Amino acid sequence: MMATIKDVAREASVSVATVSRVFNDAAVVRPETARRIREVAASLRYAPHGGARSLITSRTQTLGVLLPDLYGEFFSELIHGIDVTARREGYHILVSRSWEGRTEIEEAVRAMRGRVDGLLLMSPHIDADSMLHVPVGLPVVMICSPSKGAEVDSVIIQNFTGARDMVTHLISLGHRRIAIVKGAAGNHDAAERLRGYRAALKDAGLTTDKSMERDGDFTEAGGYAAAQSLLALEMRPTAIFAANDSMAIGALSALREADVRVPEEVAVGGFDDIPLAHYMDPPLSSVKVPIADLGAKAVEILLERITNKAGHTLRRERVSTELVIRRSTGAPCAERPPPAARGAREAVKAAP
Amino acid sequence: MMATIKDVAREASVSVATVSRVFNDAAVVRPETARRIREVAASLRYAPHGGARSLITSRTQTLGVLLPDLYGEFFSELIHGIDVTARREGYHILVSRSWEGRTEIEEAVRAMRGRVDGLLLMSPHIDADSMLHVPVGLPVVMICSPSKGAEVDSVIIQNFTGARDMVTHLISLGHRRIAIVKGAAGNHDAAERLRGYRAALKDAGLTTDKSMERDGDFTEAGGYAAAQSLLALEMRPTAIFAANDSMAIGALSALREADVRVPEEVAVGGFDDIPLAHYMDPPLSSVKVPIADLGAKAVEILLERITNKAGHTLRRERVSTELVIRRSTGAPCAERPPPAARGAREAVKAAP
DNA sequence: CGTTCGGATGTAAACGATTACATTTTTCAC
DNA sequence: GTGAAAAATGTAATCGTTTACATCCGAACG
Repeated sequence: MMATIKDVAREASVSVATVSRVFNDAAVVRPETARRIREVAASLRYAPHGGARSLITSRTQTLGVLLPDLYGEFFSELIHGIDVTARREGYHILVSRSWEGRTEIEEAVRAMRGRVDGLLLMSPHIDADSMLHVPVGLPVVMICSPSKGAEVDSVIIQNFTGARDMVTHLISLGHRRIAIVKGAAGNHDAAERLRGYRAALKDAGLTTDKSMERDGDFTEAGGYAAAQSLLALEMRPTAIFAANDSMAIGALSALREADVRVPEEVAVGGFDDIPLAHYMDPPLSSVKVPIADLGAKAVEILLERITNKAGHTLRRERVSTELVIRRSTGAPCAERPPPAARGAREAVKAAP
Repeated sequence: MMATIKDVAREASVSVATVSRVFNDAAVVRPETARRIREVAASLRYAPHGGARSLITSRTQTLGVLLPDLYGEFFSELIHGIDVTARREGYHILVSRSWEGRTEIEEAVRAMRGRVDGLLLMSPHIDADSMLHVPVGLPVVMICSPSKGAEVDSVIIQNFTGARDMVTHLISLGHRRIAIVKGAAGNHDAAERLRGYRAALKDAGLTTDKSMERDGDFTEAGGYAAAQSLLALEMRPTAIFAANDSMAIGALSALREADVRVPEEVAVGGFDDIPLAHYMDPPLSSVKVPIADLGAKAVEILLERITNKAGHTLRRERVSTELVIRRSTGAPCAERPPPAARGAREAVKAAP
């Protein structure tokens, strides 16, 4: 039905080899001949068959991307970073989501055999780390996944440092009872952020208090519920650090509903710095994560592995975070200082 | 390097045909033999080569997805719907973004030749509709794209109805000067929502006023700027309908900064009903769009085309929207009525 | 004019699977 | 035990490319 290289060859009265040469500008073809072939190809709507090509060259020009079932800005940004970088290098991306257990991932990898040249794998669940030892027979780069001791390239977010910076910032503002709304249980990023939180407290000589550590799940609803339960405590925290912005937004909502003023009574900090953080009321302080860069860097490493297949050293890169201070942590807003002549209530509401 | 079907056949002392049969359970193979083959395959880490398989069967079990360069919840949800549905039917998805012009899309389609069985194409830019007439030689389903008169299957959002419902709701609340913050110029969804806005005004016997129609671009910043400029008018609107939630959120931020109370002084409505709408202050009324369903439906239609290649009739489905009323349009919040005993100021802030 | 050289093109063997058809083995009724 | 039918397995063509190697042809040289 669709034209093949043979059709083009026949129509242009040349051999398939010549046609192939024109499309891969591998060897010299007489300009006149090349022109004729291109014309015929265009009129026949010929496009080389990817499958056949990859069969013989054993290169697919495609990168497999295996992601957990995550939603929202993060996913979107990540794919964007991956796609742009991959395409710049002439690669496509084959995306698959919702892989949970080890067997499911193995199945996915299996199904990608012969369709991709390498794999980008994000598997933040800590239990899944056994999966690291699944030899896939393909270059792999792990994204934001536990990679303790495994022999895999990886890129991760500086969760620990980012969280520690945020909490240290809160401490420097005088807060002493600082709560955390944790990320999803078993999630690697969540665990690291918790570690950063604890480290900051410890560095400041404060004791960690389990009642200040609430479970969360990275959703607005989770943050909302956690904040409510924190407000019910006798000794309320004076600051809440949510392990991501969605939960921070849920928390803000709970505080507002309980008529607790932010940041006067309780300061709130998030993580990720999604675009919306800036537009919250009050604007949300957060830890900026360059998500697209994360994807881009993962692709770069993977392509390096694919091309220089000769063993290079293990790469384990981390993209660094940046503390973005806005009004929700009570500091004067760095981005847009509130007009001087305003009463207290207005100052609180000024945004963004 | 990687085991092929031949390796398995040799190792299991059978022919490649038998191995193939085991993996496709096409014909009966003696259980004993099958077991041995599976064992050998497992020990050799054999997985069939997708490229080779698709070459002979001329089916790739893959769907191509071509998207414009869009960010955020929408994209994420859409891919999710597509991926889940596709995988349930045993298909993979090959995703590509950032295609702008007609030539770029053609190039992308070309590159997908032999890698996909069909195409999901989203190209909301109105100019791009010429592109509809590019014969790609593959089944195609358009998503949220202008498809006037073209012979393509498509799925779209009921933008017109959704927008009209929202504006009608505002009118029913007594608003007479209702502004709109438009979506990106040249965008099909944006144009339809504008049409719905105008239709609602007309139906109510109100005149449309160009000064009430502001340009936007679907971003928070755009909504923020548009709201500011609307506030600068002598005859301020009493309600603002933003063509998506991001812009509505930007607008809320601008209103808050200008100390304009929502919904008392100005009501605000959005479109999309992203999860965050619920957590805004005040909670944002919006038009719920089942984005994942949109993707799912597109996949269903495409698969139908792929399998029943025998011509079926043109399908042009639309997913319906639903008005979600929250506090930003001033009606008593359906979801969580504010506690009775509260002063005016608190009532405004109650959330979500 | 016969070599030789090099550029342009053709020939045919892969690549790794599927599958129609051929062949072998098993089963079973008589 | 024999033969036929049924079941299991093997053989080889095929899909659409790429590419090493062979071939062809004209130009340049002695």
